[in-house]
Amino acid sequence: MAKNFSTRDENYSQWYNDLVIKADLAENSAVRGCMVIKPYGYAIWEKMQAILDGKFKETGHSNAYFPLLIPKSFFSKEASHVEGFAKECAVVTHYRLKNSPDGKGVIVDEDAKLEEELIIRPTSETIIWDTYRTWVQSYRDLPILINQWANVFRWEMRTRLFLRTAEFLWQEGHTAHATRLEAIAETEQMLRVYADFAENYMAMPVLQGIKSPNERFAGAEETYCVEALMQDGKALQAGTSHFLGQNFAKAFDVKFLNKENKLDYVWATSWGVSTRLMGALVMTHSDDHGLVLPPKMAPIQVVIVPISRKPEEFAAVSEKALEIKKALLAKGVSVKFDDRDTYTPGYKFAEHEFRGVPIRLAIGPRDIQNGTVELARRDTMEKETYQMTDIENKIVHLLENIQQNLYNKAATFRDDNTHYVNTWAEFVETLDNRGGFIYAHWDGTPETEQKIKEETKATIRLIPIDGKKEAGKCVLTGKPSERRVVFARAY
RNA sequence: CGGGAUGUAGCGCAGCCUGGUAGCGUGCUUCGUUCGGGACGAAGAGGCCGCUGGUUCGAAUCCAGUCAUCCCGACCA
Repeated sequence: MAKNFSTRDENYSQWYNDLVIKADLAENSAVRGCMVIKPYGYAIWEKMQAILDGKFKETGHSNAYFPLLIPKSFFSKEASHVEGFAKECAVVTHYRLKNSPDGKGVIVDEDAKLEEELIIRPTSETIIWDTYRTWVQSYRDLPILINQWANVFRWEMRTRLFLRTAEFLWQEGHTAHATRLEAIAETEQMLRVYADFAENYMAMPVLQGIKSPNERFAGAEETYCVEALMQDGKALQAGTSHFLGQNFAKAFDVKFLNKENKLDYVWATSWGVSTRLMGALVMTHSDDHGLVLPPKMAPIQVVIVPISRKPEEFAAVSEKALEIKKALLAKGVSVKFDDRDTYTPGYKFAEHEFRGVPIRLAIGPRDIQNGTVELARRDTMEKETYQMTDIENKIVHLLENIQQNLYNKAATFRDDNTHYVNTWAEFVETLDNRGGFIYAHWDGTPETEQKIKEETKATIRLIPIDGKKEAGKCVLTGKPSERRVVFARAY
C-alpha cells in the first residue's frame, strides 16, 4: 500500500515534509488546530471552488454572505441543533483589550463585556434562517436558492490536517421551498452534484445514500451523503445534503402564504462540502512518490523542464518549450515552463512529482536534434519519448486518459475492498483484517448501531439510495432486516 | 477532561542518567566545478536548550510549577 496516502500515519512526517511543506500545501499554524493553506494547496481549493460554483449556478443558485458572529440566543431556538454544536463553539465575550497595569502586554478589558455573547459560526443555519424570515411572505418569494462560501469554526477535541481542522473553508447552501417534495428534490439534486464532482472531477468513486438517525445532521429530518473509501480501508464522508423539513422554519418563524391563502412554514435544505475534500483527494490518489492529482484538479497540468548546459542550448530548448506551451494553452491546458536556473533537472523532476503534476515534459539538446520530447506521466510513472509533431493533441488525449485511469484505479480498489458479510464473526474479522465497506444487515434500531460502534468502532456510513430490498438477519442481533446497509470504520 | 509521551538551529534529532556554558544530519549563504532522475567540494551564517521559579560557585542537564504539542479515549464535515 502506498505510504504517502494519508494525512497522518507512521509516515505522516514524511508526507508532511515532502508534500505539505515543500509542496506548499499547508502547515500547522500557531493557532490551535487551524491550518495555513499555502499557495499550491489553495490553488487546488480554488479549482474545486470554481467547478462547484459553476454547478451551483447551473442549478439556479446564487452566492451571498452572512456574518461570522452569531448571537448566542439564536442557538437556543432549534433544540437538536444546539445539542449537536453547543459543545464545540468558540464564544466571543468581550469587545476590547487594554494595556496591562503591570506594563506587560495587553489584557481583556472587563468593562467591555458583551451583554449577549457572540458565537463564531460552526455553521450558518441559525443566522440565515433568522434572516430568511424577513425575506419570505408569499409563495412568490420562494424558492430561495442561496449558497455561501465561508469559513466556519468548531472547537474540536482532536484535529487532523484537512480532515478535521478547527477552522475550515467550505460552502454551505441554504434553500427555502414552498413544498416538502420540492425541498426533497433539491436535497437529492445537490447530492448528485456532489457525487458528480467527486467522481468526474476528483476521480474519486463515492457511494450515495442516507444517514441513519444516529449519524444525521443536528436539526435535519434526513441527511444524504456521499462516502468515499480511502487507501487504508477507512471511509470518509465527502459531502452532505440535508432535508431540514420545517424544523428551522418553525424555530425561526419563517412563514408564507401559499396559493390557497393559507399560512404555512417553508421547507428547508442545507448542503455543504469543505476543505476536507483536499484530504480526500490526497488520500485517494497519493502514492509513495507523493501527491497524485487528477488532471481536472491540477493547478498545473503539464510542466516543461528544460535540460541544457550551455546558454545556446537553453535558448534552443526554451524556444521549443514556449512553442509547446503556447499550443497547449490554446487547447485549454494549464502549463508551467520551469525555467528556474537555480535547480537541477533531477531536483525539478522530483519536486513536480511529489506535487502531483499529471504530465512532465523534458526537452534537451537531444530532443531538439531529433524533433522529440520526453514525456512522463505521474499516475503510472511511465516515461516515453514522443515525436514533437501534434504533441498538444496527444497531451490533451493523454490527460483524459490519466483522469480516467485514476478513477478506474480508485474504483477497482473500492470494489476490491467492498465485502458482503452475514455473521457477526465475519463482520469483526473483515473489519480487523481487511477494512473497507461492509454491506451487512441491520435491524434498524439506534441501540444496535450504537452497540456495533462501541464494540468495533464501525459506524453505518449510509443506507444505499439505490439499495435493493433483501430479506436477512441483523448481523448483531439476528432480528429481521429488509436491506443491507454500509458499515465502515471512518475518519 | 482521563491515560501515555515530547519540547534543544528552518526541519529531523543527539546531549540530560553522572551539572562545567551546545553538537550531528539536512536545509540556508558565498565561490568554483556541475546540470537527460533529488550534484560535488571548500568556506560561512544561524540557538534567552518551551516558560517561571528553586537548588548550586556554576543548570539544556537536578527539583517544583506552568504552557504547548503529539498519541490513545469521549466529540466531529
